[in-house]
Amino acid sequence: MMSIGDLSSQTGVSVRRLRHYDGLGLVRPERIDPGTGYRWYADSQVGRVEAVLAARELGFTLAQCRLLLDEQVLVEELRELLGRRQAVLEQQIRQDTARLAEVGRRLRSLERGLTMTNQTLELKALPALRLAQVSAEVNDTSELPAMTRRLADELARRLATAGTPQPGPGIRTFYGRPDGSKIDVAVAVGVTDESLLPGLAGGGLELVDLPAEPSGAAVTHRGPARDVADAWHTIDVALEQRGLESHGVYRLVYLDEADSGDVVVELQCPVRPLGTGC
Amino acid sequence: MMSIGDLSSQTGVSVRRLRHYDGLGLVRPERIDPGTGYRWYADSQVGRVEAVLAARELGFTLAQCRLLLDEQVLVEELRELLGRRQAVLEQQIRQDTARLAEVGRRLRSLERGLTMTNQTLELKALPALRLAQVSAEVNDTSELPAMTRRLADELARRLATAGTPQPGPGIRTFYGRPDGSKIDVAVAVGVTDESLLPGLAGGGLELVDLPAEPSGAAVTHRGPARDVADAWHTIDVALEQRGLESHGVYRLVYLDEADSGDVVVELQCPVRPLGTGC
DNA sequence: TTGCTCCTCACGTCACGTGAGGTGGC
DNA sequence: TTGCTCCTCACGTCACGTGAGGTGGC
Repeated sequence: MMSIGDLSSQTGVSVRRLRHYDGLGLVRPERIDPGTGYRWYADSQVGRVEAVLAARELGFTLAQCRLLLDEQVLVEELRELLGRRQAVLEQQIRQDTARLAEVGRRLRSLERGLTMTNQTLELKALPALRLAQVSAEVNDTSELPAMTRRLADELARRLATAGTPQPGPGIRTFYGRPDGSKIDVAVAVGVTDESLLPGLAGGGLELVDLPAEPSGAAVTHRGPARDVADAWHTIDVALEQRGLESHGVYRLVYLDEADSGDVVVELQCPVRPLGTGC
Repeated sequence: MMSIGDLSSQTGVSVRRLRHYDGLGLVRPERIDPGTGYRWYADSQVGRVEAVLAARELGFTLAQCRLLLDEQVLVEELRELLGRRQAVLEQQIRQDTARLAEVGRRLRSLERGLTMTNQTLELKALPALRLAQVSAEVNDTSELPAMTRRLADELARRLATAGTPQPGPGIRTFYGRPDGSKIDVAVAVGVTDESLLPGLAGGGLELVDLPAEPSGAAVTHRGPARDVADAWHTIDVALEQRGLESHGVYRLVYLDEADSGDVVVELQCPVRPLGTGC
C-alpha cells in the first residue's frame, strides 16, 4: 500500500492529477480511509498509471483512455477508435505543416525586407502626381489588405466602364490621419495624358493632385505581392537608424508586375527629422 | 454600417464569436447604440475580421492576434513571435508523427493478430506443467504489462541467486478470479529436470503444479513482444465464432526469442462451450 | 399578435495548476 | 509548537457553443 504522494513520486504524475484521475474513475485507490479520506494505492497501480500515460501519449482523451483500459472496447471498437485517431492525426499534421510553411515564409520575407530596405533605401524628393482613383477609409492597418483588394476591383470596373486604356502606372496611397482615428486609402492610376481626364471623371473616378514632397524616402521592393505589406514596417526601422521619421501620404507605385505574381514596387513616403512633428 | 448579423454572414464568423472578439477588444464595433446596445460595424471591418482569421490560421492565440493586428509589435518582436510559433509547430509535428506511427503500428498489429489467430487457432488438450515462479496480483489487465515486467526482472534475479541454469521454457500464467476482483499473474520457468527443484525453492521461487486441461485452445504468435497483449483479445473473438469461451488459467509459453525483439509464443487457455460456466 | 434580430448573463467544455483553508501524526 | 502530508472546495485557463430570458421594430 502506498500513499498518493508515493504513487506520485513513483510515476512522476502530480498529486493533483492523480486526484483528478480518481475523480474520473480512471485510477481508483484500492482503499480510502473512511476516517481521514486518505487514498491508499496498491503497488500494482503504478502499472495502471503508466498505462494511462501511454494511452494519453497517443493523444486519446481521458474518457477514451478509460474505455481502453477498462476493456470496455471490443476489437471492432478498438479498430474504430484507432482509425479515427489516425485520421485526426493525419489532418493535424497536414494543417501544422501548412502553417509551418507559412510562418517560415513570413520570417524569410521579413529578413529579406530588412536587408533589402537597408540596401536600397534612397532619400529623394517625391514628384507631384495627378491621380484618378477610388478611395475609402479604414480604421487601422489590419483592414488595409482587404480594402485595397476591394478598391482595386472597383477601379478596374470603373476603368472598364470609362473605356480608357491604362493611363499610367498603378499607384496606391495611404494617409494615416494625425489623430490616429482613420487611414484614408486610395487605389489609383497615374494620369500622364491629360486628354483622358474627362473620360475618367465620367467613369466615376476621383481626380486628385498629390503635391510634390521636397524630402522623401523610397525603397524598391521585388517579390510576392503579399510581402509588400511587411515592407512598410522595415522602412520605419531603416529611417529611425538615420534619425528620420515618416509622415503624411504614403505612396506605393507599381513599376512592374510579372505573371508569377511577383511585383516590383516602389514604396515612398515623406520624411522629416525625428521629433519635429506636432 | 452593418449589423452584427450582416458582418457574420459576410465573414462566416458566428455572431457569438463576433461578440467574443468585441469582448476581447479584437474587433470593436464602430458604434454601439446607447439605447439598444446594438453593435454597428463599418464595412471595412470585414477586412479586420479576415485579418484575425488569417492570424488564427497560423495558430496564434487571440491575444497574440490582437498584438499582431494592432501593430503593437516591432519588427524584432514579430520575428520573436514567428520564431516561437515555428518551434512550437515543429515540435507538434514531430510529436504527432510519432503518435501516428504508433497508432498505425497498433492497427496493423490488430489486423495481423486477427488473421493470424483465425489461421492458427488450434483446439487441443493442454499439458500439465511443473513451474517455478514468482507471482503477484493486479486489479485489471491494464496493470499486467508493468507487473509482468517487474516479475520477469524478479525471476531473473532469483534464478541468478539460485545459480541454476535455465531449467525450461519461459512461461507466464494469468488467472482472472471468477468474481472479477483480481487477476493472479505469475512469471515462471517450466521445470523439466526434477533435480533442480531444491535449488529453485531455495532461491525463493514458488513451485507450482498446473494441472492438465483436457479441452483447450492454442494460438502461436510471432512478432514484437509488445503485440502479444493484443493477441489475447483476438483469441476470444475466434473462440466465440466457434461457440466457445475461455476460462480458468491462461498460459503464455515462450517458444523462441530472437535478438530483434521478436518472439514466438503460444497463447493457451482452457475452453468450454458458451454458456456452460457458472 | 407573430417572427426576426438583437441584447446580456451564465454554464459547459478539457485536463489539469494553483491557491485557500483545514486536519492528523511526528 | 513547528513541519509535513494529506484532504476538499473552487477559481482560472482558451475559444467559443448553447441555451435562458428579455427587448424593439415590422
